[in-house]
Amino acid sequence: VRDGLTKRPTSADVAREAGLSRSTVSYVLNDDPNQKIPPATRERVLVAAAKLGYTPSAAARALRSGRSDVVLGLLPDWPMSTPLGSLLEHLAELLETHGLTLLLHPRTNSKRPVSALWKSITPAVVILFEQPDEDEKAAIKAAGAALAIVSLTDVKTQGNRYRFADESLGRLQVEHLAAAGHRTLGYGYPADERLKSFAEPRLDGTRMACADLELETPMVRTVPLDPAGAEAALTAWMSADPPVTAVCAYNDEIATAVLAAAHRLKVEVPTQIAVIGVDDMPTAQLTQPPLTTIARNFVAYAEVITANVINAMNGQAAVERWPHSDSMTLIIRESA
Amino acid sequence: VRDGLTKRPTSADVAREAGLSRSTVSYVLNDDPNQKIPPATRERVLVAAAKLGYTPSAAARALRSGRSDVVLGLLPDWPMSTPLGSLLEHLAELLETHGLTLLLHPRTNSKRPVSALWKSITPAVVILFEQPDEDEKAAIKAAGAALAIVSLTDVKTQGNRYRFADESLGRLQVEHLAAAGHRTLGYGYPADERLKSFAEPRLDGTRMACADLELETPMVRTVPLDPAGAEAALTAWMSADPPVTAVCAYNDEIATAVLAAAHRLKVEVPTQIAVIGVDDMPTAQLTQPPLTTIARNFVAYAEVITANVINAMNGQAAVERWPHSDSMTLIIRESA
DNA sequence: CTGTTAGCGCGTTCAC
DNA sequence: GTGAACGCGCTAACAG
Repeated sequence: VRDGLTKRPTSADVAREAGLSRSTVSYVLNDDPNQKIPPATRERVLVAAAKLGYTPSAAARALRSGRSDVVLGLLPDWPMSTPLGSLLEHLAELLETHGLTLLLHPRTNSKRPVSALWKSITPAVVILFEQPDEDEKAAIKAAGAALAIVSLTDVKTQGNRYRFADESLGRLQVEHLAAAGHRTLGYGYPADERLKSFAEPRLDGTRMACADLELETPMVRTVPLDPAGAEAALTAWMSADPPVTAVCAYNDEIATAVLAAAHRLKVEVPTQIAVIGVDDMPTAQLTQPPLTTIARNFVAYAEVITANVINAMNGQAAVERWPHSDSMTLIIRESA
Repeated sequence: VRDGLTKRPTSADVAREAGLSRSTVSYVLNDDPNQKIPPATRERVLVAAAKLGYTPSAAARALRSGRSDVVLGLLPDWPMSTPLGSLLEHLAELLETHGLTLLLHPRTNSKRPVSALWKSITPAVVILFEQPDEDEKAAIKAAGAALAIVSLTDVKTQGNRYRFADESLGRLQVEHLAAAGHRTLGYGYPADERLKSFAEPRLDGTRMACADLELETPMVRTVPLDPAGAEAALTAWMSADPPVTAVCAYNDEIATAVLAAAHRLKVEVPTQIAVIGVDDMPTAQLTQPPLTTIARNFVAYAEVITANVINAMNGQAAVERWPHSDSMTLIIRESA
């Protein structure tokens, strides 16, 4: 199977085959409205193109127009997850609606600068999911691409950037627990360094909600995803004065760790300690008791990113609105 | 912030700035070994390029060479997961070693043909993770890209394609359980249709291992990720004659569901029923008892895919060897 | 009206 | 060290 060696037909080949000029071929194939090509000629071109299996060269087209319809998404060093995958899928679909193609590049750990990428592709827009350093910014600008910085978290910087209020997640958690009568809260912080940029705004959200509701600020403990570490965190919460009665977990994994620790330490859930997570991951309903958690509507997220990409292409600033609690769903499960 | 409007410098700009010809600029920037450029001239070029922030245009380069260094990975409609993300990350890193750039396109559900992609990009190689239909194959060939079909599962077809033996996962599970004295096994099959192409070879692996060890073929039950459904599966296993004493789960999620069902039905693990999963997902050590599972070495997987991509580029057939049990690690956790 | 010629865009490379 | 041509598709200006 040696597909690599067959040379692909060019528009000149099609022209020759049809006995016409390259211009005519181009006009027909692009349905140029400024030209009137008689149906007979038109047909000749189409037949020839089909016969040769002609596909226009992306390289030549991009070279001529100076602009490709590629949106390049640079994936940061985040652990991949089902929700993130779902977001990217929706995003690809939405961008396609606008005639744009989403291509993702997994961030490698190599020290080679990202700019190596611009040698390979001329994207119309680059989506960065994190704050870039100045070098990176310069490289993108040099490549002529519009820059869209999409922060999925809530960094407090300004610019052509879009903010997703992870704070709202923390707020929702606190509001739910407070409504259930809890007054002393804990926060289960992830041990994975890479999650810091998500964890901070969520934690901030719980702090602000606590302030609004006149509760003590939550007692933060890092919860490793191993039994011993989680037990230590739980012990700290239970032995505080007054003891913590409910924990906002960074996500469902952390929440699962807290539940496991509770089980081993014979702490009753939710009577002695309540737990709420984020993500509604597949196994969330399989814990003892089933996990109360918050699911997000990633279609809404994708819509905002798309709007931002379009704006960036037109040299406009980032859009103002962003998904809030209205795109998040609290999922309350009955304790078994 | 209107970055989109600044026009990027070309090699002609650099030549003008340095007071030299475009040829010289090209020779210097590419370190052409067939040319002898005096250090002084060389320096002039480099300074000018740096001053203008010159980056060569990918489009022009691709147009000229007829080859881009992009490897396009078409992601099928799989649920994204941490292990899959890890594989893709390793793959990107390895391909970069060979001067290739991995770009991923999330498969959208739109009926628009994949060929729309060729308008945006001319990849050197396309990685398909599934068997393509004939139209798709033709489109890729027409675009001049080499075709590498990488099956992460174990479809029984021949061609320029690489097979990953998911069968080995099933085999390892059975061998472990048999070594622990189990004679009657069950298989926990996923409810998600998209996982079928992974589940089938794994199940086949357990069947073959059972045959080799002269055990009954495993009793297959679909295990939904909800408590009730999982309980039904477990009940079926327990009430079989003779009763199933150990379950090979498709992955750790399924295994977790079985454990949860066991807990609710007061079935003791692992004495009454043993469970083994696949993936070593983060929460695997948080179940009651901690999950025995199989972790995979995705670097080994990435290496094979890379070798295959290189081969496809050179018009050669797929490589023969593939990761087996030697790239899989059995993780046995003590029952609490 | 119909269809052609000519030249652009950008980096690479041969021949002088 | 340079001029010129090439690879491929698009399109303004022009000729039949």
